Amino acid sequence: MTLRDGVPTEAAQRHRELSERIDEGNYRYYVLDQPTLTDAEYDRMMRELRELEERHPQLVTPDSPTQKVGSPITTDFATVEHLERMQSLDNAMSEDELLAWDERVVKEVGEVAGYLCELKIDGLAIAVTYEKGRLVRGITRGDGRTGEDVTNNIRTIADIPSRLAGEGWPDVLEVRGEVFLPIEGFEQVNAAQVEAGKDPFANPRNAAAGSLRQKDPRVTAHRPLGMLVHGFGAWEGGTRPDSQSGAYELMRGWGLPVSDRYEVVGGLDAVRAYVERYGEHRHDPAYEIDGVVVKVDQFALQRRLGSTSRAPRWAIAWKYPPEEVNTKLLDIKVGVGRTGRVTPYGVMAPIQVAGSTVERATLHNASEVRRKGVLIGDTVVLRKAGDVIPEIVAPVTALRDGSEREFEMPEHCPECGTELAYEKEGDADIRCPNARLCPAQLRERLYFVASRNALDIEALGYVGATALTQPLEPSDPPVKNEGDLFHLTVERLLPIKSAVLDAKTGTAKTDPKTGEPKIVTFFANKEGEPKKTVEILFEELEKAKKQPLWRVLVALSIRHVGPAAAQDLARELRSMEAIQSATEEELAAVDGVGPTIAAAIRAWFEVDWHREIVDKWRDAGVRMEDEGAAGPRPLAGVSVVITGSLEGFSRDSATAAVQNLGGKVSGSVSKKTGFVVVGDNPGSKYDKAVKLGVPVLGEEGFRVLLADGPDAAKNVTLRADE
DNA sequence: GGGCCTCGAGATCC
DNA sequence: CTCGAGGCCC
Repeated sequence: MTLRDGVPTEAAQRHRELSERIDEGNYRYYVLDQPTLTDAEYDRMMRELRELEERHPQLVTPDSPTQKVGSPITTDFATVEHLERMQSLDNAMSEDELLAWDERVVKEVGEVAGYLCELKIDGLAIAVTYEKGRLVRGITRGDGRTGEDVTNNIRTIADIPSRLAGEGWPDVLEVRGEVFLPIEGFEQVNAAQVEAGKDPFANPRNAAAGSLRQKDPRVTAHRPLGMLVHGFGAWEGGTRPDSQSGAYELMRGWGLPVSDRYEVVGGLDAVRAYVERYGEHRHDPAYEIDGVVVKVDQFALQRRLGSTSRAPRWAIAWKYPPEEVNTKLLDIKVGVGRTGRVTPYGVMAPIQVAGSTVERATLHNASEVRRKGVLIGDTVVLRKAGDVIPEIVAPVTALRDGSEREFEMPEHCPECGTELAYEKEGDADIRCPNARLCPAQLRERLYFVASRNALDIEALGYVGATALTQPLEPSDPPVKNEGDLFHLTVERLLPIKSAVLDAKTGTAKTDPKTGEPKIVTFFANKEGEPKKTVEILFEELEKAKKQPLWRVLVALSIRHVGPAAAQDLARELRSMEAIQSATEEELAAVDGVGPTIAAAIRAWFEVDWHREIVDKWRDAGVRMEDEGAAGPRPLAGVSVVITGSLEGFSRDSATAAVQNLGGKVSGSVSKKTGFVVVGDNPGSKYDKAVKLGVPVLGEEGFRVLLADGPDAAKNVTLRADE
């Protein structure tokens, strides 16, 4: 008898088998309302499982069915990492932009034989992972790197098989697709909502999003959600197809839902025809679409085109022109952002457009207001750009009656009264220069520190940031700037009183009876004890201290330093210390960092109270260097150009590999280039390397470069005649 | 920017 | 049960 942890393997195997069948039975019973086991069968299996566990207590794990009987199946929304990054798509809003995309593609890889056109469904992107053909996880898109685990809700979607059919599927397959509610299903669900005395949903997309975020999968199961595949992430094992359409057909064969409306066409004209056809027949599909996605079909070409920090270069989303409506511009107000920028925004009579009610829209800056020529009191044309962000297009001048008035940019900060100023001649944005003390900037910066793009501190939102930086009581705020965030104590939090803010407008609410402003103790309950949020806040702060350096950098609100630049800086310089002490030239030498960013960083560190923020965070234990900060950098000062497609690397992973060793990846070959790495289908860069006498590496040589450094790599270069 | 869900806290009902 | 706050989707 074979033993594992003292348990016979047959027993362990039987235990696994029973657990699986019981879990499946529970799921069908509780969630799908379609029991497949009789009560007797269920009881018998449960009894056998208990007996097994009595004999072998090692088998009792928290996820054993014996441990969770009676507890309903729920979705826990845990944050999990995607196997591969989920990128978004660049948009083309006009013929010109579509043409420009095509030209760039052709310039990089030559004429493209196949463009895959598909409908862009207005739903939510998800990643569904199959291991050995079994559905193991469903994750929302999230920020592209991590998303929320919605597996139990995904399992209720009829289109999504729990096991792959056929054979030949990879060991691990991460299917990407769009979850949506078909129009008919939407109407059905809304009828049911109204029947049940609940408000109907505003539009199918939001209804689908809400359905996926149900804690109880039984609710999700009653929403007729659909799904259509639009790609894949991880693909481990099995035979990899060589094109997008090839992948689709394989996946279709495995029982995955693939649209039959996609087409591979031969050139830009045919792409235009596809776009036009569905523009005219937009309502033919059973679901809402907001555009067309065009992809370079061949994977070899996709790899050569690579991606920018946010989107692949081998795909583009054509967006159909947005719906436009008229409404009244009631007022133009201004807000102050985290960098002091003063932004005018329009307040309009609420109006339905593209599935939601709109009453506010940013106007960006004073010259934008002038350029559009809108007056307060105008009837304006409104649309949602990309069907998301409301945009005032233009005034309807014919409807003016003379009562309209021009908007005037305030001369003083609406929150701190400081005189506003342009930083440089010709700036579009006017700013409040009082960065250190302006309450609006403090609040906005603190809110930003906690945001998903920066340190991602859950439990600290807009209202919390307001309460910490400008409480009604005490007069001495616990957070005078973001430096204080990690030195908070419960004692400082308890006395805080803050106004209740309207979620929509951010203005203080008043008690409808007395007319007095509503005031609450934000962190203490009635008894004066800490609310649950306090505990969560401190846990989140501890987590935030462990965030990677680039997130800390982003959180500092240095002008021009967003996630992309911060990651470049962190990768190359690896510690706050190094970034702080680098000269402007050294900063500008970082791949992805130009003179503007370099100057902004230097200027930021010149300011005493800025450096104090960093010091305070460091004292509190916030991470100030990335792992491997002291690691070897054998490629420091070496610039590498990668061309053609490599077998074992994606464009991104090859780039990351070079950068992690301190090297620089550049797009064009020059005399200063250290190495040119060529894969299959190398372009003109290979010829240029030969002409300039730059060492050329094949994939094997590239591996030598990464493993053994530049000197070793020089011995394995390809000769020009190879 | 707006719509949705969840959760905690407090009010309200019985 | 209702409301406020936060998070997440596009």
